[in-house]
Amino acid sequence: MSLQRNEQELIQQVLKIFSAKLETGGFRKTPERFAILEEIYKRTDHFDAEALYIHMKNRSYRVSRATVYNTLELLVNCDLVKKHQFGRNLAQYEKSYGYKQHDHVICAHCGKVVEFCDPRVQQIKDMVGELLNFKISHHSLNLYGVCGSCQKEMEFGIVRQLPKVEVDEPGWGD
Amino acid sequence: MSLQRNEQELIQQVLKIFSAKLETGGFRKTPERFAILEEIYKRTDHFDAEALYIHMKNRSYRVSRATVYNTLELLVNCDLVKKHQFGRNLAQYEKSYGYKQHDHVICAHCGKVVEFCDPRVQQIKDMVGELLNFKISHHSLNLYGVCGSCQKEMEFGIVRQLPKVEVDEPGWGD
DNA sequence: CTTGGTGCAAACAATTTGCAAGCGC
DNA sequence: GCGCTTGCAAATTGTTTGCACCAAG
Repeated sequence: MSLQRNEQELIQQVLKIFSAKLETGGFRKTPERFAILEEIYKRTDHFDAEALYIHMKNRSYRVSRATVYNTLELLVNCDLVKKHQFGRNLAQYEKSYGYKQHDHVICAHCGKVVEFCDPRVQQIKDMVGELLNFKISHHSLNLYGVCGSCQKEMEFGIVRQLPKVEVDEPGWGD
Repeated sequence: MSLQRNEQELIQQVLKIFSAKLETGGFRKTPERFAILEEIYKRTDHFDAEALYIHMKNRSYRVSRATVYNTLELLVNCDLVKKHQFGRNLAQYEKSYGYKQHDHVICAHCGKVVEFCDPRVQQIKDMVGELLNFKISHHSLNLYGVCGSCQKEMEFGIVRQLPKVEVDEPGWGD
């Protein structure tokens, strides 16, 4: 597998893969779908459907929520995007192409998400699949706890009602 | 740790624990809270909030959804009930007292949930917590795949639109 | 030109909240 | 009796659906 030289190159590659998948699946290649995929791969890390919708709006794309959800589902099926449920009923997504498989640690205090990777997870999947006669296709492992800085905050008795919200900055880098 | 002799004994024990937790937490001991806890411990395995609400109604309890949700949250905080998100936006609950920690394999075809236990999960938690300086409090590990019988069904081309639904049987064991 | 895809708004489903009444402390 | 808890219904939130129009193949 060759490493990407830069972001643009990765995006081009992903667009091509998506295009091929749409073709073989008998789906149409609409500009909205490619635009959404491109914006996802320009972003970093985790976001939810609404944040992506707002992001597209900020970038002056004319898309609807329905299309965002529809496209996200297509991308998940193509393995170009991963979908997560970190507790609360809010699906979180992240680009996944070219990334090695990883799992997540979530801070229950500030909502921060950190990734980690442990080969034992694969071992568990293999063993349990064999043992229970399941054909395992994917998994989700989330560790919940309190991150270092929040541990300090809590020593001072600071209580946060809700996780810090990440807002989409309108108009960066245009 | 002593094993429970029977279900009734376990229920009494759990009610006592809940009572104590309510007291130390400064919460009131309402009959609704105890009734909900008792019904949860009479049930087996996984259920969602609505199913529990219907169950209470079937048993002629006069409870509201709000109270069910409220009590479930208390019980989760007391570690008497565990809350899960198996993909779809529907929280699933299960009693947890007296059970050893376990994780889940979910059949994507019929919705069946099977439990398993692997000591490596604890090792991963410990290691990742130390490495990333998180104080890990709990985790969720779900493996998704297709169970043995569904693998057979699929060979015959049977496609199930929705997982088999489990309905609450009204009036068993009264 | 056919029909799948779109934007929009309304519908839905799970959960939360506001409020008046009730009961535990 | 004070005020947390309740039942009920209405509100919220995240996601899906219905429909008329548009544009990809």
